[in-house]
Amino acid sequence: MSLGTLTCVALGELERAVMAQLWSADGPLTVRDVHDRLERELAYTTVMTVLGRLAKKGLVRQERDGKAYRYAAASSREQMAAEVMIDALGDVGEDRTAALVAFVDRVGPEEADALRRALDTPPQGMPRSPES
Amino acid sequence: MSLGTLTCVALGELERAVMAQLWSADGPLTVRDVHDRLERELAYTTVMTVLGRLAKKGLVRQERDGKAYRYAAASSREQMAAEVMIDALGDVGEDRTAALVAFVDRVGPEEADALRRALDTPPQGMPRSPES
DNA sequence: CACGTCGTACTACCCTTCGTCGTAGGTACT
DNA sequence: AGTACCTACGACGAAGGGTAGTACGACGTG
Repeated sequence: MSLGTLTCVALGELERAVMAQLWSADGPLTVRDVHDRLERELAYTTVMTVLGRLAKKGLVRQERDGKAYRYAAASSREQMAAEVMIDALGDVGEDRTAALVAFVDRVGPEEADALRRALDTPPQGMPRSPES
Repeated sequence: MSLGTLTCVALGELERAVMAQLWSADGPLTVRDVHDRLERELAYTTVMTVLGRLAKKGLVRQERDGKAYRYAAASSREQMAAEVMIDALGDVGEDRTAALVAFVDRVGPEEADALRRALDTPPQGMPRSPES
């Protein structure tokens, strides 16, 4: 639903920063982890609140770890970006072609290349084949 | 920064509805036009306020027409969608490839086709005036 | 000319979301 | 007991969006 669009994109500054930390981390982080990684001078509870809000929005998964929680992004940054793109495309309604033309028109050459490759590789299924 | 994303996507319900009317109209609309086309029971001034806010955000162009104003979307729905997609892609940072893969992975077959075609017809910069 | 009509400008109010904390109340180790 | 760390919950101010009222200027008509 396009509500997802808002829910996903309309994040505040701090929320984005937190997501960034979660994405750049190896594994799930505790509140303290996130708090420490953010360079800003924030109260511990501020970070907790934000993580809680992100969890409530479904952008972050909360898993118990002893007495504390650990938080991890619900989906990868790329996945989320793709979702936003899909939603934006969906909002157009009828003629997505024009939107796609405008899109590839603005995308850089590298991205255009990546797009071609992506379009060539058959249906989904993570590109596993190591041999060419 | 990609604040543009927010500015474009984080529109309210009514704001979207108004944009939809402007996009689906043949030419610039007056406040009354928009008000009448929206089926909702809204005060005239409500529509005016929203149009004003959209204008302030640069999403809508305001042009005088006698004593009244006429409003038109600043750019096409497709342009805007493309912009949102570009922004989303930009937010990914490093490896846009993965995001693009995820994107084409979810896009329907028709869109994939449209994408291929768009990628084939190259350069095609911004639509220029016939002369110049 | 006074009057109602239509349009704009400005202000206001309420509700949500987000940034930011404070406080209260657990659990655990020393 | 004291200290350290954690969570739950509530709060508050700023900003954005939905909604509208009021005030004021231009216009056509009796």
